[in-house]
Amino acid sequence: MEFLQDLRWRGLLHQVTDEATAKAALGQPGCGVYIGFDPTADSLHVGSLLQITLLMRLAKAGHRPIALVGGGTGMIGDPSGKSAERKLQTDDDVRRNARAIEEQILQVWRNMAAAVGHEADPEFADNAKWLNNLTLIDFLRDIGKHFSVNAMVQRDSVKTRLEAREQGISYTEFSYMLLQAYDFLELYRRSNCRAQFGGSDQWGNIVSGTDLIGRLAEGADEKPAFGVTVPLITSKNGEKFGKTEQGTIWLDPKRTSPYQFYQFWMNVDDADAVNYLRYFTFDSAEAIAAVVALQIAAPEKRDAQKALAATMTALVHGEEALTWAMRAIDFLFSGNAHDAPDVIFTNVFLRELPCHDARPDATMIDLLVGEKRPFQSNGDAKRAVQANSVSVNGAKLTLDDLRTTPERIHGRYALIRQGKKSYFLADFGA
RNA sequence: GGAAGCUUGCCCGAGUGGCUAAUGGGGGCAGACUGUAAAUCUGCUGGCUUACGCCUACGGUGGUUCGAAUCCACCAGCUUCCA
Repeated sequence: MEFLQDLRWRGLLHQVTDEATAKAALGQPGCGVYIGFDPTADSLHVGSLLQITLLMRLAKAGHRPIALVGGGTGMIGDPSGKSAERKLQTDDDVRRNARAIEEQILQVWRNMAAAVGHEADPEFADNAKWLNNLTLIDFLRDIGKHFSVNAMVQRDSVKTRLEAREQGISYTEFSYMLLQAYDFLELYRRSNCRAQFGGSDQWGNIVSGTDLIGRLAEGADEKPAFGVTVPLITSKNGEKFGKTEQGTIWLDPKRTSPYQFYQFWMNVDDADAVNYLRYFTFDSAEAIAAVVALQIAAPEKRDAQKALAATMTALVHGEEALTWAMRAIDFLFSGNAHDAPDVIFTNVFLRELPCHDARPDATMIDLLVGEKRPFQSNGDAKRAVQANSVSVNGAKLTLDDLRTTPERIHGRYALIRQGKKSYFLADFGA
């Protein structure tokens, strides 16, 4: 199927700067397209997954995906979609995050590539390379001259901040869109990159880029640059995608294990599951229609969620990780998980569940409160125990139990269950 | 530079000397019902305490008072108006 048509069918096409240009450029293979990633943390979360899959869609269609890591722009901070001025990160942090994110994108890419049968890696670029050595005077003369402040203040990212009652915008963040426009220009020149894709909040930045290229780049008359945005993904209830009760769902398996990752997708509601299949997977229209049919016939089987969870876990963490996650699920959701054999604890639970090292004399309350445990404070834990929602090793806990020392399964573990579907492991050591 | 107003718990927002850990809503968590859904209903939602109770909290610092989120002074931030 033609590329833009496929995006449209999936519900991923929000805006295109110039459809005719986009269609022509994407109509033949080899079109260079970039997407930017902010180094605001040392790991991406599911929110960025759409961007990575988008690059993969391009790659599969025979185009040249370029992942740009914002080692330079990260020093400034993108005001798009932000309601308040942000704190500047140190250059060390930005550098470290940029490297970590590059590596992570490559990692996820390779798992994804294996799953969809694609060979080549994407190209990488870091705008620190050309931004960090710019001098102010040159930049103002060469680039700044092409931007009208009158137009800039009309951009949503700036406008909302100017209108906001409590928040203004600093000159620093105000300048951001120039930098991103300049990135696009650099990539157009250096890497023969025709297009920038991004979330809908990037529209203003992208348009700034295509305009700048139109003015400055040689050859832009015959091969104009263009941009495409994808919609902001929200859940059925209008919540921002990727934010859960448990916290952020990271792509780094050390932060969010494949089991937890699988659970995240498993828990989305029916309507969202189908949408997410279109947004995030590479499944065909026919395959997805088949899943929808199953869902309508027997929603309680959660076939859509299962398909989504399995596909996403395989795409991001690989087939083998999915297998391990499934083994954990088989035990945890089929009754008596605490009766599982030693190998399951050691090989599955230990790596898939949030797990903390317990001291030999740890009491029940110690197992419940703290890092990688269900509760933040003793009061929280007690409230939950009184609500009868906590069990350890398969037995419901009462307030009287809190001071006691738990039994150890296989001489080493205690399995904590909070509510219906949250499991934690305490490891007393071998 | 001058004047007025605002600043409350995760968020919004009541409260204008004691009955206020602070009304209400949102969000979150749990329980019931279910399908590891949605909707609905119920309970909980600062910390320590199995309870009594104690501690910390209403932008910051001091002050008035037996007692302050509530009154006063100064400082900071924000909003609006004037120059």
